[in-house]
Amino acid sequence: MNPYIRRIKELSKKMDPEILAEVEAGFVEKEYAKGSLLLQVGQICTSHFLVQSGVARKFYCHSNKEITTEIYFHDDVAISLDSYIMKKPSDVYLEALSPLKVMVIDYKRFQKVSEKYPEVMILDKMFIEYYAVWFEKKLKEFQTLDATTRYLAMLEKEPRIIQYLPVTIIASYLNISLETLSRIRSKITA
Amino acid sequence: MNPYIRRIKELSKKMDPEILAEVEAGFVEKEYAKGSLLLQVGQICTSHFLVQSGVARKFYCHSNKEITTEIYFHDDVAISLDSYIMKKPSDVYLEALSPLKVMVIDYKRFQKVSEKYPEVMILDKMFIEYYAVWFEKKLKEFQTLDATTRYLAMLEKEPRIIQYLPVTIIASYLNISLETLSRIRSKITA
DNA sequence: TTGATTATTTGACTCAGGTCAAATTTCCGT
DNA sequence: ACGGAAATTTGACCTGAGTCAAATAATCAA
Repeated sequence: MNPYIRRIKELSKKMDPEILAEVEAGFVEKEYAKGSLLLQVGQICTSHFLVQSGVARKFYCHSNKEITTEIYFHDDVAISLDSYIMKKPSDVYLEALSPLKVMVIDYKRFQKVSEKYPEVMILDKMFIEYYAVWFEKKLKEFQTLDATTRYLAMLEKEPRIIQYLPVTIIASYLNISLETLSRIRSKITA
Repeated sequence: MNPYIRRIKELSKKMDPEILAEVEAGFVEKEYAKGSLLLQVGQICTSHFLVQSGVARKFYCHSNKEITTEIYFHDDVAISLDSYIMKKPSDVYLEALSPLKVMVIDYKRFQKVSEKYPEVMILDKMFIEYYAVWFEKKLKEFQTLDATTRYLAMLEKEPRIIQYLPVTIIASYLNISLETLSRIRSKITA
């Protein structure tokens, strides 16, 4: 996702500085310890979390297993979209996987600014558009690629993931078992 | 998707009738014969197609196989999101599965109105938000449910699909083979 | 450094769902 | 109503990936 966020960031630089200042006045910096939760299941997600430094993930539990659906690095935005949009309790966790620094962007406050300035709303809309496109692509990956190919695609497109994260989480992100991931790796290296 | 579209429709009724008229002035009704394409692979998608009557689908080809990703009935919106948003050639087809009547909503024209009236842009944004949420849910389904459960979920939530469509398309929508679908059906009926 | 705990790999086995081929049913056009 | 094409079902077989269990390897606290 983060090339998209960067694009939005760039566009925001072209905005009237006063408006930009008003937007950014609503950003609050916050830190989380490794392992702590930015969002609990059951909580309603009322903010975007823009990652400044560190790593985080989104995951949910299904038959005693954790499934990681997104991994966030610098300039990624962590959010439980379903909860945020539908204003209903989240069915996913957002967790810091390292000491984490984020900008918290509060929904209500941002909403107000966004309704005042169309150019802000356009960027907000752009964020969701990119998110939707990203999901469509992920879905396609699961529909068409087998485990090995998904792993290779990840190596190629998101190499930071293998550099920083334990196998448990990588496997759950690829939606395969630990053992299968291990076998894929040894096959590749050989 | 269509409960979401209905919600947007309802909200649009509360809008200033003059604005609404301006929006709707950009809608063009169009008809397609069964089997014809609303959008070709390679073409850039510049409109939303709001289905009035009939059935359509989105699909793409992968190793000589067609994979159907969305099926549209009355009040659904057919669109190649990736192409539309990123302004790049589509990698999916949109096809009429029956005689089809749609409202064509042209991107450029709508965009202009939308930038003029924030209340219009909000509805536009809402459309994408719902779309993203829907994709997130679909992805979760593929990650957690086996073929039989996916079929049962479809029966439950999208019963029109089995009523109107040939098995080939249903199977490709569930991302399983024809034969597997056939086996699932006979197991269920028994 | 060492022992204990946790993470990763390897092995043996199972199973959901795929493939290919053949049989059967359904659907039309004439 | 009949014959042929297309759709659907059934059978035999195979394979990717899961599970459970055991073996190694890595990590870390004292």
